[in-house]
Formats: sequence, C-alpha cells, structure tokens
Amino acid sequence: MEITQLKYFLGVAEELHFSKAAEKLFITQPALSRQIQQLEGELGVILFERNKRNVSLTMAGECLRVEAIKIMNQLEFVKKRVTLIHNGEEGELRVGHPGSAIHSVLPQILLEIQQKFPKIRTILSEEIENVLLNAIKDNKVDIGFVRESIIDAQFDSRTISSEFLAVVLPENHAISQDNFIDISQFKDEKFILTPRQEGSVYYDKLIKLCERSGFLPNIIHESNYGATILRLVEHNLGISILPISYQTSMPKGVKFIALKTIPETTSLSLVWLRDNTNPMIKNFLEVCEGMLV
Amino acid sequence: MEITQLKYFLGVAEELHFSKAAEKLFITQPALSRQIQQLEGELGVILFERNKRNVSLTMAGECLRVEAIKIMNQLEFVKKRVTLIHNGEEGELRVGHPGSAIHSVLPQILLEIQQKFPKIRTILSEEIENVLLNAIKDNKVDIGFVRESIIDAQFDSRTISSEFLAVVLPENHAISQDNFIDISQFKDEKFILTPRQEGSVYYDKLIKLCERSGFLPNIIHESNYGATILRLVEHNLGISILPISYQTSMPKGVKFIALKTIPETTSLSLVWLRDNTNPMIKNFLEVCEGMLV
DNA sequence: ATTAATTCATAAATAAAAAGCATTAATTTG
DNA sequence: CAAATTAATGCTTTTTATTTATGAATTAAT
Repeated sequence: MEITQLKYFLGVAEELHFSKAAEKLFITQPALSRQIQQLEGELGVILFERNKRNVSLTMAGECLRVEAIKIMNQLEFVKKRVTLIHNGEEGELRVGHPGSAIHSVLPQILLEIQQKFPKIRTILSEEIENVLLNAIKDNKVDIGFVRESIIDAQFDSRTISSEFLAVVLPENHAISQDNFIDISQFKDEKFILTPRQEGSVYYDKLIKLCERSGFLPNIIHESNYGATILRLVEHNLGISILPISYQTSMPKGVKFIALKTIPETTSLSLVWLRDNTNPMIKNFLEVCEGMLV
Repeated sequence: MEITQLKYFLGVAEELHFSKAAEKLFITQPALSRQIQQLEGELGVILFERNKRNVSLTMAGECLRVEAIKIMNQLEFVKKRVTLIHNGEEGELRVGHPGSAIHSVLPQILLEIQQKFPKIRTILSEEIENVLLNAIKDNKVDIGFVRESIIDAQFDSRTISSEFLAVVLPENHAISQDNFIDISQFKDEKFILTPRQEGSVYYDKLIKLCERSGFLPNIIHESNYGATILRLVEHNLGISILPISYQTSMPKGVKFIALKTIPETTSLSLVWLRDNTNPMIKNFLEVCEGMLV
C-alpha cells in the first residue's frame, strides 16, 4: 500500500467515477483503474462496487476512505511540523545561564523568542560557569550564557553584549562617585568576589584589573550569585566588583561606582557545542543579536 | 512521500546504520541511501546527521520517527479492519423483523451472532411485513425476517425454519386437544388475524386453510402483533391461528391446539436485496441456518 | 605512518513499476 | 438500433527503484 494509491483511492471515492477522478489526479483512467485494482488485490478486499455504469463504495471501502483521510491529514501535519523543527521554529531549547543573566538580558530575550517563535519552548537552567560548560559538552544544555568568551575548539561562541564593571559599596562608604579616582583607592578593602574557577576568564579579568592598579584584592568571601554578593555588601561584610547591569536589581543599602575605561568592561557571550545541530540555536542567536547590538 | 520510504526511514532510525538497516529491509545500502535522500529532499529537511562514522537522528528526524510509527500502526489497523469488514465480521447489520420473531428465533440468533462475530453490531427494527419489505428495497434495512417466502426478482430469500400453525383458544373453550378433529369445528367462531396486506402469502395461507375445511373465517379483529392477538383471545374476544412458536410466550388464559398436517405449516424466511453487498448478510445467513436446520 | 576495514555516497546498468495509448465489452440513451 | 459512456484489458513507453561496482572519508591496527 502506498500513499499515492491512497490518494488515488480517495480521488475515486470522492468522484465515484474513474474517468473524472483520473482527470483530477492528472493521470489516465486505465492507470487509475490499475492502481485501484492493485490496492484491492493487496488488501484482499473489494473497495468499489462497479457495475459498468455506477461506482459506489463498499462498506470496506467506506472504512478505508475515512481512515485514509485521517492518514493523509496526519501526513500533512507531520510535514509541516518537521519543517518547523528543521527551521528551528519549533522544539525545546535548553538554555543555561549564570544567575546574573536573569537580572539583566535574559527576560527580554525570552520574551522576544516567545513572540517571534511561539512554538519554541525554552528550558532554563541556572548554573555556575564551569558546570554550565560541562553541561553543554555533555549535551545536557544546548546553549549557555557566559561572561567573557571561551577559548575551546569544541565550542562555538558569539559575544552579544559588553558592559562596564562597577565597584559595589555599602551606601555609607566614604568613597562615592564624587571622590572616586581609581580602584587603587580600595586596595585595603575586603573583597567579595565570584570563586576562582578553572579557566574562568572573568575571574582573571577582575584580578588583573586590581593588579594594574597596584594591589592584590583581599578576598574574604566568595559567592557565585550576584544577588548574594549584593546582600553581603549591603551588610558591610566587604565590597565587590560586578557587571553594571546588576544596578537594576540593586538593594537600597548599596551604591555602584561605574568603571568606565576599556579594560573595565565585561562581555556576555553565548556558547554552544560546535557540532550541536539543534536548529533553534541559529534563531536564538539571531534574536539575541537583534536585541542587544 | 511514500509508505515504503517511511518504512525505510524507520529502518534506518532504528538501526542508525545504513548498511545494517538495508540488510534488514532486504535491499542494498545504496538503494536505501537514495530513498532517504529523496525523502529528505521532498521534505526539505535533514533527517539524519551522518558523519561517515555515526548516524543519528536530527530533531526533525526524531519527530518524523514518532509520527511515522503512528502512521504505520494506523495503516496496519486499517488493513485488519477493512479485511474484517470485507469478510462480514465487522460492521453494522440492520435487521428487520416482525414482532413475532422476537418471541421465537431472534433472541437465539442474536446470541449466536454475538458469539461468532463479536464485532458485528446488529440494529433491529420491528416492522410489519410490507413496511419491512419497503425498508429493504430502500436500503434502510439489510435483511429481514418474513413469514413465507417472497416472490420478487429484486429480493433474494432463504427459508430458515418451518413450523406448524396452531389454533389459539381461550382456556375455557369447549374444544381442546382431546376432542379436536378439524378446524371446521371453528367455522362459527369469531377470528382475530393479522391484517390482509398486499402480497402477503401468510395471510392468504390462513384463509386457504379455512376454505379447505369449508368455511370462510369471520374476522372481527386484526392486529399485526401476535402478543396483542394472544391478549385478545385471553379476554374471550375471539380465537386465532398463529405459528406454534408463540406457545413459548403464551399467557395463562389461552391454550394452543397444534395443526399437524403439511399444509398447516408456516415457514420463516430471511429476505434481502439481491444486490445488497453488505458482506455480513452471508455470515448472518450461515448462523441462522446452522442453528435452525 | 601505512594498511586494512568500515561505511556512506555516487555513477552507470538493469530491473521493476507506473503510466500512456489503443481497444474492448458492457451498458445506457436517444 | 446506433451513439455515447465508462471501466477494463493488452501492449508499449516512460519513469522510478534497485543493484552492482566504485569512491571517499574515517577509524583502527600493525
């Protein structure tokens, strides 16, 4: 049994006339007769009662008609769906992100994805950088947000935004925007930073920043979560350096001093496995770039 | 897209190996590769990620796999169903019958049908003979029970049983089995019979029976329904002649006197339209004959 | 590093299937 | 009864699918 045969069968079932059906199907009448005979032969069933003048469906034929219509519709449906998936317009995209992203770009991006590709379902997982990268390698996550770009042959990455860093101080701290000159002013402070992770460019960048100003930060607390760091600063447990975008979710008891020189910027990149063929990655990137350039 | 292509696709999707799949499908590997390429081309979608050493399903491929399995199962289901219908083992059979049949053979027949062909659904309609025959002609009923056989070119019929007639008397009637000789004994009685219908052999038979005994019955009531007639007899409104099988549903206040000569028998036949192709008719007949011979 | 083995893709040849054309047989209509 | 209609049949051509043979890329082994 072939789809073409079912199509022919439905043609005859609709017209109840071989010649007319053949015309509609753009084949000759004998070809059509043959195919129906063949279908009947294979099924071992008479589908049409034809008595030289009238063609009508048998009960078996009527049953096949109903079912064949269903099958044809299902087939059409599959074609459409498969195309959507191929074009990355439907499916599940597993997005990993650091806690910080949820405070900055992620909500807008997800909103935009929802609007442009309503059939894409995003599955978010918040992970610290090295866990996230491993998840991507293990194909548990399709695409992830990381600070600074990654140098690794198996990954592909694209920088989607760049922002200044900022010193985060408790509100009552002596130094403010007005009397701030350089971060060397904080050389004797206690620092709360993200933990040093294997291969994390972001951490190294922060350390180098201090080194260039002639001191090594005295790190007394570590936390992966920007929100936690902000709270610690608020309670006078130390100061920190964070991407400026955290300012939007800043608690009342802290203040930000933006660092506005070129080396004092941090970039946000998307990273994915070079040979991950999930077609949604392409569209996800497009949306991200379209929004953040 | 053809069924064969889907079958091939599922083969590869299962093995994830073209050569092995080809072997299982009893074709050569290039033939398989070609068909998959063709399918991909037609859908405009890549179904397999093949990198010379590994074959894996893309997301689109995975979607097609799931749906193709459904379609193949549906196809198998249809094949079976259509065969059942063709063999008259499934479907609806519309059976018309006179009221009398429900008191005699019909219950057993339906039970037997249920057991032998559990997928056949019977739709009963009780009709008096001429209405029933018209319903059959109009293809509203597939097969019907009638008393005596029908002489009509468009019908086919088969006699399935034959039984004696019986005189039905009120319990207190002077004549009983002991002193009964001949129905001429009832020549002065009031009769309750079925109504005279166009072309009804049964009615004519009853009249002839009386004529042969030298009288014309004095018919004072008519009713199509044997049960009604029995009640009328019970209440002393007259006597009747009915097929002996009514004895099984005889009320207390009546008695039966069987008429045991050959002309005093009545046959029960099944009648259907000669060109009704409902395949269940054949099986229905078989069951009826198997039971009642 | 070279060789052997595996495996999917491609090309040309062959086989199979489908479609077309011409015609027939049966039936209906004027 | 002739003309028209319509599905089936026989034969030919065209199209499609399959096979055979081969190539290219990759991995594994000596």
